Amino acid sequence: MAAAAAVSISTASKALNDTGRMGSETRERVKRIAAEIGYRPNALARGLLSKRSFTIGLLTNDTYGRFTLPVMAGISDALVDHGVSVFLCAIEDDPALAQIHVDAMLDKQVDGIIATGKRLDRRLPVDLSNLHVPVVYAFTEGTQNSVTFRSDDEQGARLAVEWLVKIGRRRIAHITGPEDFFSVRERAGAYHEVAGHREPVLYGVWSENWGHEAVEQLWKRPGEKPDALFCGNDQIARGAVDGLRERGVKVPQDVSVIGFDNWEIVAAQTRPPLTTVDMELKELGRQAGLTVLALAEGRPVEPGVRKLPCRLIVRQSCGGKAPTE
Amino acid sequence: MAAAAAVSISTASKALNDTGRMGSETRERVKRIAAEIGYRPNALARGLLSKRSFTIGLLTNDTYGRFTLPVMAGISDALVDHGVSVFLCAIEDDPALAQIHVDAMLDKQVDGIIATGKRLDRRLPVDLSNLHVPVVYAFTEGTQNSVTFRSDDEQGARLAVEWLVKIGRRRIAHITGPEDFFSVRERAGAYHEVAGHREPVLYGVWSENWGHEAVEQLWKRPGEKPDALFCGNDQIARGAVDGLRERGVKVPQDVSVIGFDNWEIVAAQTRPPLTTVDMELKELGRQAGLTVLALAEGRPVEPGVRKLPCRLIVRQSCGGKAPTE
DNA sequence: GTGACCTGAGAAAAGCTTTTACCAATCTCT
DNA sequence: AGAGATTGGTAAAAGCTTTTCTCAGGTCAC
Repeated sequence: MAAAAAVSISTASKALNDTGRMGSETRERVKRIAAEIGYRPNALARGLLSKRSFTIGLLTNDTYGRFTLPVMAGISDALVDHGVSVFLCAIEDDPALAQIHVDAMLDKQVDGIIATGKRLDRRLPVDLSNLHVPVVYAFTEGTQNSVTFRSDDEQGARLAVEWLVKIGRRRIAHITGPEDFFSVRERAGAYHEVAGHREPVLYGVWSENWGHEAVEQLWKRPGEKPDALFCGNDQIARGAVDGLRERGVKVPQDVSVIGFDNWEIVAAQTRPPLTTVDMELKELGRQAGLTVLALAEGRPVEPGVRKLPCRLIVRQSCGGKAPTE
Repeated sequence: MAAAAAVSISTASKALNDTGRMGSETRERVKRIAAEIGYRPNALARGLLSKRSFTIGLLTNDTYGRFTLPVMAGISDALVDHGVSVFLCAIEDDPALAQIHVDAMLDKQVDGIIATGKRLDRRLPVDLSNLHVPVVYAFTEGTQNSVTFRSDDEQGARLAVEWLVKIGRRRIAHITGPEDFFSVRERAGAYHEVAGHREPVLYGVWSENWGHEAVEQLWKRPGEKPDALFCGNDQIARGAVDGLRERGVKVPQDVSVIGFDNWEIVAAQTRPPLTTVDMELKELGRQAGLTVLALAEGRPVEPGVRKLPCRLIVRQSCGGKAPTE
């Protein structure tokens, strides 16, 4: 301990924390010696007293990490400056496992918990509503009076469809995921609002195969073909692009294709690279992190659902040119 | 505190920990009351005394999580039963950020650190060799006298090429990533050993585009074409499959394609789904977790590099049938 | 010169558990 | 019945910081 190395005992604490009264010469000396011997205070002892562990828990049921990783990156990015570390707990939709992790985190006196998931309209399989630590929900459904962050899928979908309209497309079809997803309904709603009801909405699953198959369905129908496809996610878009290529339809010359999610590994590797909608999950994580920190510090936070705007990522699958800013 | 609720003070501790001497009736009563009021001991206080925080840190520079997530899942899986939680620290190849995270973890008295990355032949940008907590390396290069877990890429590549040979392929080409990757050289070595030197090795980058382009190069050459492609990862394999399809070459009838990594999102969604080599990263994580725990508990662990065997995942891109087991 | 004030630093308590030491009361055995 | 052993439980210390209290010595003013 620094006390032994220097001269006193609790004076060291005051010296290092720039608190209390003491001679500036003593203060400097203690600091210097502490630096020399590489002294670092024990966060456990500090936490025991201050009731702050500078630790939060991130609970997720998103095994693949598609949504969790960007959120995690945002949280970490926002909180590392505040000395906060993050426990990552992956709970495969297993209530018992979830409870174990929550208990472990509470035992370790986390300052707060962020719950995140893979869909906006599902709860995590564990009740976090009556904990004595603050809970913030990010990209998963929260409880009454909680703070919840989510992407504004309606605005994102509008962004996509308006872009297609702007570059001159008129027969815009929508190929998307299962209708029981809230985001699917919300995106489809925005699609109808902007594009009208001239083309059908094809509900299916979140896979490339479905995108491929949906193109087949569309092109087998008699009559005019769509000149644009707004896809519910990037995987569907990729399948659609493949399907179009196999039919000899050129993307983006004949048909514009737009995705959703900006999952780089899919969107950027598709040929042509996909124009798509980014849900700004990192920013979402950042805000969730700052919010849970605020709550932990007792600062007031208005409860409610906060919708964060999406952003259009223009690549080459639509033609058109990047928006002039 | 349970002491208040029941009768005594430190007797509670002994009751709950099944330690010390006391009347079984008292013990049961304390336990019952503790359960009733939902008492849970403060892990910070416990850790302060026992010098064990039941917390470890996972340090990674693999932003995308392609390798980290399975490893993390394995670690968590192995350690959750022991009450150990995991700090996840993503350090984007930024030495300063890495140091901040390491310091934060040490302050929080982690019982150990697992370092993981995205390549076997690179170090993390931070020195972990003289910490006073045990460090285990997983899927990243370790230091002298450390414990390092890695996949056996040579064995994995052999598995792949032997499979191609077994199903009757003879002209097997190898399309892979940059030659400066250790795993690339190791896989290529095994390829040469099993397949001979009849077909070239094409070094490139880890992208679909490269797989696509490599097929073009191969098929533009005069003479007989390969009847099988062993690809350095699944993305290259996917690009190759696309390239073959565009040339009218049937997979797997005309050419077998085999990937590496078993990145489900790529391998399972390719048409046809890719036969590929799984590096068993979850198992790798599990072993790394158990090892760091053993070291933290002072149990002796032999230093050195442990190579974990890969497993062949048979899907449809090679033809042949699943191995009879 | 003496009382009020200030300054620099140490002592002690608190935060929560676990462990060791200890004490009083009850048993056991001859 | 009394010495020694056992039993059931409490008191106290330790682990590391931070914070509040206290105190000795010096300074200043009158």
